[in-house]
Amino acid sequence: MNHLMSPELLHALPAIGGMDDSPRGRVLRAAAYLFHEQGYARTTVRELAQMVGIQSGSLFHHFKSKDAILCAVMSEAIIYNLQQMHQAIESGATPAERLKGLIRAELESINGNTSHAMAVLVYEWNAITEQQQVPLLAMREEYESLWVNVLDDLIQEGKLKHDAFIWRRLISGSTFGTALWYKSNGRVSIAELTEVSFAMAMGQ
Amino acid sequence: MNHLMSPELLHALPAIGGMDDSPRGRVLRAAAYLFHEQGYARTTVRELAQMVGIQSGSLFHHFKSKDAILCAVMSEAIIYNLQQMHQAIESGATPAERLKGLIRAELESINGNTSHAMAVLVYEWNAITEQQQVPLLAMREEYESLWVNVLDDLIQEGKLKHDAFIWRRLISGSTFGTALWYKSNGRVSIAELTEVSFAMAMGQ
Amino acid sequence: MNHLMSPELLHALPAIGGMDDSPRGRVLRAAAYLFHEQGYARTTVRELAQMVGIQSGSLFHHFKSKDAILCAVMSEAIIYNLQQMHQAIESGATPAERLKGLIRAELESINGNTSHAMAVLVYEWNAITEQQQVPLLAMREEYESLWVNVLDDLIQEGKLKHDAFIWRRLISGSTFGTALWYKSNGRVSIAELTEVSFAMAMGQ
Amino acid sequence: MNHLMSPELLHALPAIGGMDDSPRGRVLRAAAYLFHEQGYARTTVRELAQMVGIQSGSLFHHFKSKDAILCAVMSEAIIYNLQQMHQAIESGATPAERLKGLIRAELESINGNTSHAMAVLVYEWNAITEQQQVPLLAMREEYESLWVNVLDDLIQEGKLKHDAFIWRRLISGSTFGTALWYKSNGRVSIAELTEVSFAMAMGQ
DNA sequence: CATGAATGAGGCTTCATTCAT
DNA sequence: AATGAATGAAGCCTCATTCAT
Repeated sequence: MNHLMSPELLHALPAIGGMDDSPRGRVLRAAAYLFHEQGYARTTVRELAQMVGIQSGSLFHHFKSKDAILCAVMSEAIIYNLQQMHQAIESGATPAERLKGLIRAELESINGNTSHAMAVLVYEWNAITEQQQVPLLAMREEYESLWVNVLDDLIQEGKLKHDAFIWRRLISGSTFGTALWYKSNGRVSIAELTEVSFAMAMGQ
Repeated sequence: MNHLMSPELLHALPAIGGMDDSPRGRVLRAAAYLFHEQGYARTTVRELAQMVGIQSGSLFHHFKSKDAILCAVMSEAIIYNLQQMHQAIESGATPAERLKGLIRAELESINGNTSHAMAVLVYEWNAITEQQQVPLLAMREEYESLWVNVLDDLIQEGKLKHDAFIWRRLISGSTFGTALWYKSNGRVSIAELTEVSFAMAMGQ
Repeated sequence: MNHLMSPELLHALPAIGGMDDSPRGRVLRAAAYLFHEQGYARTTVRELAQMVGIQSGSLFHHFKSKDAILCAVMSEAIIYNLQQMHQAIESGATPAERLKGLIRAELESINGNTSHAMAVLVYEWNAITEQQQVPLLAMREEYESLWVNVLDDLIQEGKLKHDAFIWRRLISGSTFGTALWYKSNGRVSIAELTEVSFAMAMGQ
Repeated sequence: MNHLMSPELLHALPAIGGMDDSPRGRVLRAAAYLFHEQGYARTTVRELAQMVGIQSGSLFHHFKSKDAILCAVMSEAIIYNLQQMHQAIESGATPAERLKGLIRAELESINGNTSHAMAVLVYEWNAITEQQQVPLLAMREEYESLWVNVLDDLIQEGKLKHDAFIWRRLISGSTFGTALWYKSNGRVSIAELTEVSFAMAMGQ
């Protein structure tokens, strides 16, 4: 699997949020990619360092441990996408528009620039300790409350008949599930996917 | 995390399919549980052996390697649940009934007796080599074709307007996603969940 | 320093107390020798394993960590020598005889079969945590109380004029100090050394 | 153990001999303290630099290596204390007075301002190479000859009956041993300790 | 079949030292 | 002189797997 670790590949990875072109940012980009592609446990710090183009010992100038790198990847993912969700809500005039905006934003976060980091957030959640989960859980709650607020609005408008919590969980599942099959260069665009997903959510 | 590994806990785990009370079956039951709870890479063969109540060296009389145990868990999961899907289809008179049957069966496979093995199948898919994936992929294709056939029937009846492939993927995502939040002893029953999920699938 | 680590050398090391010819005992013998000769921090587990004639990983079947090996060496040293002190006291009819017996026993423990382990006990005391020191300190207190009791008897007999605590500390220092210069194959025997040391202690 | 490394603590450390307030001197003061408190091997150059108030890389503008710092600490200790011994001898009119002067001076060197450096000299002797020991050994021989000369004088006066070499080693042991138990702010003063130690040496 | 001691490759991490700025 | 990021060798330890009993 040496092909996964060339420093060249690193430049093709998106540099969003704190994953800029600083040494720390480069480590996080490579980590998000490798932890997603190979899994956290199966990725060695040497592979990670090789992809960044430094020696393995140098990683520990930027992060205290391999664990800390995983936490930072997750943190960057959730911070960045929380911003995206806020923007999505602000740009929608009606609850229905806001819901569609959230769906599109979440689909983009999962299949777009932050796909690796988001996958790591979901798949490697149990690789971090409960203590490390605390700050992330706080942000996740804020993230989820955005959704539930919009769904509650729709229910009051009579456009949704089901329990907001269950409904959100089912939508969430179908959206996050796209990570397992959606190809960004395939025949379906994010825009189309958003339409279908929105239709399913609204019962159309 | 020693509480995860007591031999007593093993007896509480469901013995379905090939996970019977033979030595091999006990290993698979324990493996499904531990690989789900801790992850495959973070579970040691010693922990596994301890839960089964044998020494770690003895595991290798029943399985060639730790890898082989993981493959067997996945195989049992998919074989067993393929049978469940066939039964679900046979017991439905109309396409809509058959869809609801599939949804219920899949929700049960994910949250019921086979929950651990199913989670392992999804989460640890990349832990096995492509060669090891081949036989499982064949069964998965059969599994998926059952769904697409039913959805195609519904489309021909005019009851569904969207692409069967995408539709199935979105339903699949919301169903598998329940593994992350559904509590079998919570306030929502599988039956109710089936209703909501079916409603969402049918656009109601 | 490869000459320090041949398995042959191991057989020449004394096998007292728990340092018998079991795998565990061989590790302790080699550890006492190397930790004394090179220092604990400068001795690698590979060197230790090489001297025992096993692989470095195998060490950890017998001891949880390098730390634990150090603690075990210290523990063996103190347990064994506590026994020796008890014997020395029992075989003396008068306080003066008992004092001489203690001095001889301590000189032998420091320069005889347990010399390496005793040196480790003194030199590497700060390499173990305070928690690890607790059980050893308890034994050390018993050890020291044997001395103080005898000195108190001598003071009551009028044969000693000074504070028992300070006196014991000074004797102790001169005795333990022999580790730095006494050669067991030199011109002075332990018996002679005992006489001189006893003379100094009694002010003769 | 961060409390061991504050730059404030450095100012409380005695500045004797070459350990003045130059950059080099500050490093040596901190090194003597940390090497004694934690051991040479367990003290990192980062800790040392932190206590001095500089960056670790800057240490190497003043010393070629960590080794060189250790050697310099030892050298300062022995040079300074050799002077003290010469002074002690000069201020004694009789051999007995000179012996008492030596004992007092040595007790002060071990428990007074040079305590850290002296402890390092004893405890870390084996951490330096034989080549590095050479210049120190030369000074040590001079140091010891001062003692033996005085003891020889006492023997000729008939005030001492034992072998000067052994006698010196035993006294030396009891004196150096005070490092392990003597508290400079405890109930015993150096003056009193000198009396007891002198009494023991003279057989009184 | 079961045991459990032993293996040995490989993982994460530390740390003295260097060097461009 | 000072900095501090980077190095890279080396350290401790883990763990799937083997095999003599």
